[in-house]
Amino acid sequence: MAQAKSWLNFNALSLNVLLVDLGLPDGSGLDVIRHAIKCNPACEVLVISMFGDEDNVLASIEAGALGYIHKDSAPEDVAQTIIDMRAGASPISPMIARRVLAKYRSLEQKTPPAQPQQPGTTAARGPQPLPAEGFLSTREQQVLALVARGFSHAEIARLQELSVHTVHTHIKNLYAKLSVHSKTEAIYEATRMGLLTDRD
Amino acid sequence: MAQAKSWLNFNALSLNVLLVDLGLPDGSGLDVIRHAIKCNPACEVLVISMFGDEDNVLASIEAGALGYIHKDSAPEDVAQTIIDMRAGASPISPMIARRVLAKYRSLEQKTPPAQPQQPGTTAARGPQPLPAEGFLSTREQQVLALVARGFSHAEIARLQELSVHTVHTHIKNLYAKLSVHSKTEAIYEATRMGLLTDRD
DNA sequence: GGCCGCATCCCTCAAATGGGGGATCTTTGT
DNA sequence: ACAAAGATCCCCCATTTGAGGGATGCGGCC
Repeated sequence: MAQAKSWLNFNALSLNVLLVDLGLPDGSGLDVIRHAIKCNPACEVLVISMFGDEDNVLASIEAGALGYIHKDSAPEDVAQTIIDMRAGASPISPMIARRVLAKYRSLEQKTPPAQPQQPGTTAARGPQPLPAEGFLSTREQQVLALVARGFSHAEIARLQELSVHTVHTHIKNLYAKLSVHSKTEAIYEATRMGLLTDRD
Repeated sequence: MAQAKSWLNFNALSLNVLLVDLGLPDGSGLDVIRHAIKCNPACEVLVISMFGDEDNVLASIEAGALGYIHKDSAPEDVAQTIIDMRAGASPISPMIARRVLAKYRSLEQKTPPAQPQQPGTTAARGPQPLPAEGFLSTREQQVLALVARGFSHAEIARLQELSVHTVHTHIKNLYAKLSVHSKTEAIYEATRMGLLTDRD
């Protein structure tokens, strides 16, 4: 993967998963990662590292990798790790995790303290009768939050330990309160009305 | 957040390790964590969580916890985890790790990047016509914006003067690029990836 | 003691959506 | 000129939603 030519025409293949071996110490592996992510931000990058190579692993993660696995892992372990990653995980060792965490926190501090919206007066909203608190019941708020995260009825039911029917009912009630007729509309309205706070 | 009384006089004990059970859903566990860290920033906090409680775990980590372990782990596992933590690890599951990573990256973007390394092969890629924006075609971006506003396939078709089939196709392609399987997931992912700008 | 909102569960039916395909036509870059 | 990528349209079929119902138990409130 040395020569930087047609080199890697990621544009053409729309990568979903990329396995990168950090073998070369010249940092070209990092470039591969950055390039892949630039072409497809949804691409999930897994790094293969050697032992004691924590700095490079960290650099890879900063470059966009989701996780890594040790170079002499069994092939089936590699396979399983990729599967896990596609399922939403980040295969990172606790040691690395701590370093990422440390970095994350230093960034967090430098970031302007995210104005957590003063309750009460949300600026000029004219004659709009601010829905206050009891507008949505707690259950409804929970369900709404999950809807906004893209979960299906069934998934929400599982997460909240409810019946799908109950979830359905809550969502229907939600629609009535928001005056909408679909999940996507509900997300839009709820966002507009400030009912969805974080959305990390 | 409620009664901040003598409540927990951490100052007196100079904690090294804190085990917090996130049992109460009122967020008081988070306060304990924050308080402990304020009293002793070197204090290492391990959270005990219930299943499917990822949001709270994430919140704990943001509050300063280093890691967590599941509520019904064997006592010896808890012990070992604490030992690992003291040795410099962060006991975090891959799923949580990924979310931390996601957050970390969103912060990273908002922070005026100090443009770290660059030398090597990266620069030597002259006529690259694909400036990462080619990730989504213009049509796809338009459709995505409308999807996020809650319009149905048919409505989008009307607004863009397209056939419903075409809209369907664009949305399918969108899903592929975002690696999702529904409108709501797409909205969530797109928001997370910063592909949805305004959202007024 | 009633009334009402909340939460919970259930059913049916029709429409919307998602996932496979395939098929032109243009534009663009090599 | 040719290949690749985008935009456009189409079909079929399974699953998910949305929109109607209906029902029970609980906890406030008047």
